[in-house]
Amino acid sequence: MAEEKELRYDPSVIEPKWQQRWAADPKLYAAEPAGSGKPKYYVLEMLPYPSGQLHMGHVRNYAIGDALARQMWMRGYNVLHPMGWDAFGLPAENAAIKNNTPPREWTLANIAAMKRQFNRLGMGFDWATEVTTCLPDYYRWNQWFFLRMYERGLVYRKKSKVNWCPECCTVLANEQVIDGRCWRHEDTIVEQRDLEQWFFRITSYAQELLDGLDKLDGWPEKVRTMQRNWIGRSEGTEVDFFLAESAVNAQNDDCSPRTIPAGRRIRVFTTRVDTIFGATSIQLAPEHPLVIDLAGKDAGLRTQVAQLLDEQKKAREAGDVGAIEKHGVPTGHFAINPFNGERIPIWVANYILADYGTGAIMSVPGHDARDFEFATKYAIPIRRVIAPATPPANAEESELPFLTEDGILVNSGEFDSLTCEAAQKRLAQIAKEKGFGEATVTFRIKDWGVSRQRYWGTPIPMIHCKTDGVVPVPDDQLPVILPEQIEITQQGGSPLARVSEFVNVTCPKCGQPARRETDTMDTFVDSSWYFYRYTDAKNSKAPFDSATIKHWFPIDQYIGGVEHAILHLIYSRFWTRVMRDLGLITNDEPVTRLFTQGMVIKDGFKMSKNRGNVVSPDDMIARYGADATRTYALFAAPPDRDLDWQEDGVAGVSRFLGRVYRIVMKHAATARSASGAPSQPPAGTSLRLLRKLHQTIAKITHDFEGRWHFNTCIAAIMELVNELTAADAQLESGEVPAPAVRELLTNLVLLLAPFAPYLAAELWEELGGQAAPFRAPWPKSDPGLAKEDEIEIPVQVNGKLVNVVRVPAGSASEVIQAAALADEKVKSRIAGKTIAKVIVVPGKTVNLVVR
RNA sequence: GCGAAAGUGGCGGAAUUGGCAGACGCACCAGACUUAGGAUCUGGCGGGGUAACCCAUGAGGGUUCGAGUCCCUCCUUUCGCACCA
Repeated sequence: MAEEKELRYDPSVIEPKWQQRWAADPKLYAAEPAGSGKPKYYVLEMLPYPSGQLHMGHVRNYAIGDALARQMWMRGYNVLHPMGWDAFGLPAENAAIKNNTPPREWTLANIAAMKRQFNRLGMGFDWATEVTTCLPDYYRWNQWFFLRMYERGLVYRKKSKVNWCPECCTVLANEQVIDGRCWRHEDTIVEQRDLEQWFFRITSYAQELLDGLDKLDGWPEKVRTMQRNWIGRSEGTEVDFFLAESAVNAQNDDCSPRTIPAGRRIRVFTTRVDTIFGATSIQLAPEHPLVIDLAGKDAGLRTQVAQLLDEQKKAREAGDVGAIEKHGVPTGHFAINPFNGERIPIWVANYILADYGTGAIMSVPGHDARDFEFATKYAIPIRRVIAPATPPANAEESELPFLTEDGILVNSGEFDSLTCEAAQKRLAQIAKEKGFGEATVTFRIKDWGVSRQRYWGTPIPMIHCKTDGVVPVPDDQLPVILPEQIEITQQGGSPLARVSEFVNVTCPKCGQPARRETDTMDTFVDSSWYFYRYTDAKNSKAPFDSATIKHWFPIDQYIGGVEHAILHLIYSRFWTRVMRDLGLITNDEPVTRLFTQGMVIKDGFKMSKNRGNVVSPDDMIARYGADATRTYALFAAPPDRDLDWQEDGVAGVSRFLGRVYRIVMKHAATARSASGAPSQPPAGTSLRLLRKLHQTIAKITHDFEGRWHFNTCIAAIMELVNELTAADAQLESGEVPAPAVRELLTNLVLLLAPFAPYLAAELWEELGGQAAPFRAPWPKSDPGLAKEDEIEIPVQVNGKLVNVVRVPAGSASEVIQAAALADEKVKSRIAGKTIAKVIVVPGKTVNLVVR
């Protein structure tokens, strides 16, 4: 009885013991240098924001990466598996305001707490390469890159309309605005403000970022589609319509008629220049610069335009631009179609966006659904200029409203009978020759606004001088250190602007007093290149060593949530290309394979504090241990699907680990006593168990490497353990010889090692194993042993299952057929009927077709 | 509206190329052991039927000797895009 008690699986004893031993061995999870001869494998999970608490989504993310890293070590790879902290950002500032704690202190304390959690979970990270983005030894390189990009014209400063989150009290990049709301505050509507801001010229790489997606076949199609949509390439033509001379509605301040000079132009962007003969109006965005001129002193028109703008803004804020009811007002002015000299009215409309294309369109109601809706509403003429290439049998179908498909030009003067494609080329060419337009490519993606009016971020290394304008901080003055003892409030712009020691500098050019830039960089700058720094985290001379990068990059496997599909993941791809063009690296893409894991759900909803359905990892570890918590996170669902957290399931996994513990502990002495190979080929129970073992190894190896179905891997280990448990008496009695026991138990432990490293380490030691189990070679399945000598073949009659017959493995069709026909149940089923056809699929099935 | 993914017991999920639907786990039921415990072990567990059998993978069609798997139509859920000219 006392002995039975000792066999109780107690993770609260085992896990801290190994955690201590591993902590004393800093080389345990370290990558080997480049020349080790092993193939390299860089596995990376997205680094966490140091909020102070890991949540279950983290546990899942890192359990996946850690299982992969351990298995790759076992398969003989030189694995780089680092971790760091995305440590700049607003929560630290908000906490500072709330608790009067300096952001740095708050952040570093959180990092320490989360590092403890990581270590308690037994995550195999190489902490020697840890990266903390809020420390000067990291962010100085953000500044260094900023300066290099400035030198190349990839950084510029511009006053423009920018997104402002009133909750964050700072500007946001377009990528950080989702359906008109802040990415961090989904209830907060983002405002537009006119501000002077720093931008990264990501649009210079728009085409390359788009083209690169085609080659990223290791990325989920979903993410690639999202990035394609975001980049939003559109091929078309820009055409100038000439303003017709007109005094209508235009008055000067003294109420005298105001004449807009003929010859001024309105440039429109269209993807369907072939329909230009069907243009019956020009539509301007309410914010189009020409609108003010056209309105002149016409107060009524100005009010109406203001209203249109307001409608557009409201629709944007509602995140529902598609549903806006189209409104417009005629300006009373006219434009001349450069191709046919036709005079068409100029309108202002609420559905035209100022920030796409040229902010002006030619409206072709005959061949565009939106234009048709608008023209119908305001009785603007609708004209057909494209006819179907093959006229429909039913004439009705060729009637308006409109044909948006390609066809043949009609009512288009000299261009009649051209195909749409040919007409587009021809018209663009003519426009170019005559100087009133050209073929262009438009992108939806905008330059990346990186200025943030907040404190806890990388200072932008620029100085404003009255004489010399904007002057970069010289390299030898880097890093520009973020001052620490400062007062933080959310009001009144950048907190740094109130720190006179920081602001007041001398101009590096003229030596006169100057003002330092007080905005900080977007935190997405930090995460755009952090994974390069891991390879050389202590380098104080450069951001990294280029030769080392060449060895480790691109990242073989990146794992994280899909929520970064267009934020972090597009910025990183941009940054990689910038570094390549700076001559620092040679790879075009940072990541070969991307995996986006599903969310962790509880009671049908994503875990969230608001909903009160959060499960704390610490709690789970305290109750069931880290191994059970991690293993459950991998067992409950395939990693790409959402995971429904059920605590009873964790208890079930914990019971399973207990069974593993007991069966191995009970027979460990027998296994240790084994010397050499078994004297005879296995038979009876030994054969059955060894066969199951080698089948299990084959299955797990396949599911792990090919499909990442960790749930079926773990289920297979459970099956093996169930068989071992059922054969407990035979193991005990010596019916299964010691070498077989050793083979069974050591391999079981090795198979378990990627999922439950603590238990594996404990049992490995008990079995007399050297080093750590996750540094031992991954088990190899012996196909001879795995092979069954008899298999079951289902027999169907007319497609219905009747019985199962046993035949020797590899039996020929005739043998299988004979066995099927000899079966009593089958016989009785086909009695009195004629066999019309027999289908035998060797190794699979027999189907008898009878009448 | 367009595009993608998904829909299997009471629950999470298996089913590798079209070949025994429900592996594995949870929950539940029965039993064993017992110094009573959130322990361990054994058996049962899709529905109907005493049984032989019959029915069953969102619904309906189809292809096939054979369909959860392939094709068509529809329904539901999730995600992405959506006046982008």
